[in-house]
Amino acid sequence: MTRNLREHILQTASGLFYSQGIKATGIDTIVKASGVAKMSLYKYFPSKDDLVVAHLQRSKEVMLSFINCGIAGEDKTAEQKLLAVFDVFAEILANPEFRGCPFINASAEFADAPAPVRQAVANFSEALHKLLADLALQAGIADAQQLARQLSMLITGAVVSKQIEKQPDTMRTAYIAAKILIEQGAKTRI
Amino acid sequence: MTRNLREHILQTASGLFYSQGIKATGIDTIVKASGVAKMSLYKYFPSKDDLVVAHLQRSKEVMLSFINCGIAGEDKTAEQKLLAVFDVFAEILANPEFRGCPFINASAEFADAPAPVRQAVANFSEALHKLLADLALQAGIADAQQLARQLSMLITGAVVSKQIEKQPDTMRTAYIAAKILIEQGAKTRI
DNA sequence: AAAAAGACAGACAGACCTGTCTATTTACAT
DNA sequence: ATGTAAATAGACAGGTCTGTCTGTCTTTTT
Repeated sequence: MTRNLREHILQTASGLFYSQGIKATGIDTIVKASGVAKMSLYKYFPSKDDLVVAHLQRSKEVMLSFINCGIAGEDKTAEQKLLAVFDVFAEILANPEFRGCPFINASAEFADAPAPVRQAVANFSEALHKLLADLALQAGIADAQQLARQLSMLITGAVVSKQIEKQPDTMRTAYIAAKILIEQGAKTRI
Repeated sequence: MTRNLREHILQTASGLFYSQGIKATGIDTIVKASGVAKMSLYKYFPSKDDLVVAHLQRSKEVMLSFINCGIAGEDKTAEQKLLAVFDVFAEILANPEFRGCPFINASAEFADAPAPVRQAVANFSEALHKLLADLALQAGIADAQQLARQLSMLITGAVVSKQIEKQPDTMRTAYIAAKILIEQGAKTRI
């Protein structure tokens, strides 16, 4: 039961943090929503910051496994997988519960963030970059790092744009741009 | 004196909101930093939300005039002006006091934002898009709207990436990608 | 110079938030 | 069955925040 309880608290908190914002979600709200005693929460997460870090860690894992799942397939070329990443994000953005990127939001909420929070935020960014860079490398693109940075900027920009405006085809625009950048990069193969 | 006082309060608040975050900046902090009486602040800005909206409005004007200033020049072609926008942002990102985009940050801080705040955030985004779309149109690019959306995503992505990671040449990467997208767009002239 | 308006200084109410503490109940293991 | 560990319920302290209120001082106007 102990593992379940921790997981249950984290799951509840994660949902609230994402949908309402971290600072806007009080401990009491999490306690009430999860139907757990406050002391239990503080047993597994000694402070709210610990809970926030765990939430970001969890979000990172969820996101990465979601992406990896979406680009899987032996029949896909590396270039197709790069584009498939954009399809995954298109799906995420289409979800009516989409409320922006949890990492970007956290980064903005914690201007003078405690180090662990900032670190957790940077982690996902790096992981996504590495994933893209590996694919670009597999595609034989000469400056794989550069292309990966460009694509990750496009994704970031699309996610934020979608959050601010309401435009429905945001990710489609990013997809088209990505295709152009990938093709251009592919001209300078190793 | 009355206009000056209002302006002085707004200027102080704007600086604090940007550097420390909006929710993290209390009214008392603004009062102390501006050396003004609390009652004076509440006279000109009946609530903190009013002050936040004024701050975003002000930031929008500052940013737009900064951009317009950076791309001015009779000798520049429309395409050069598009790229000059990226140079302006490179300058902004190079500033050691850079702390992300005030609008994106506000959007993330106010998950369930009051309508006026969300509106003020969307305003800048639209203004930037319009500026880019007009330049793309002047450059004779067929799908000017599409290119403008792509470029504004790149800018947004670069700004956020810079905020999260510490990479020094973020805007350079965006610039190169922009060049490719503009050239590609220019192939399908009207 | 006197009167009126504007600005300052800071106390205060009411709400909310984090984190702690105690007392009670539930679940389990021996 | 009984003792131990875990979970619950909720009061509480200490702090912070917004927004209000009251007096005092300064400036301007007449």
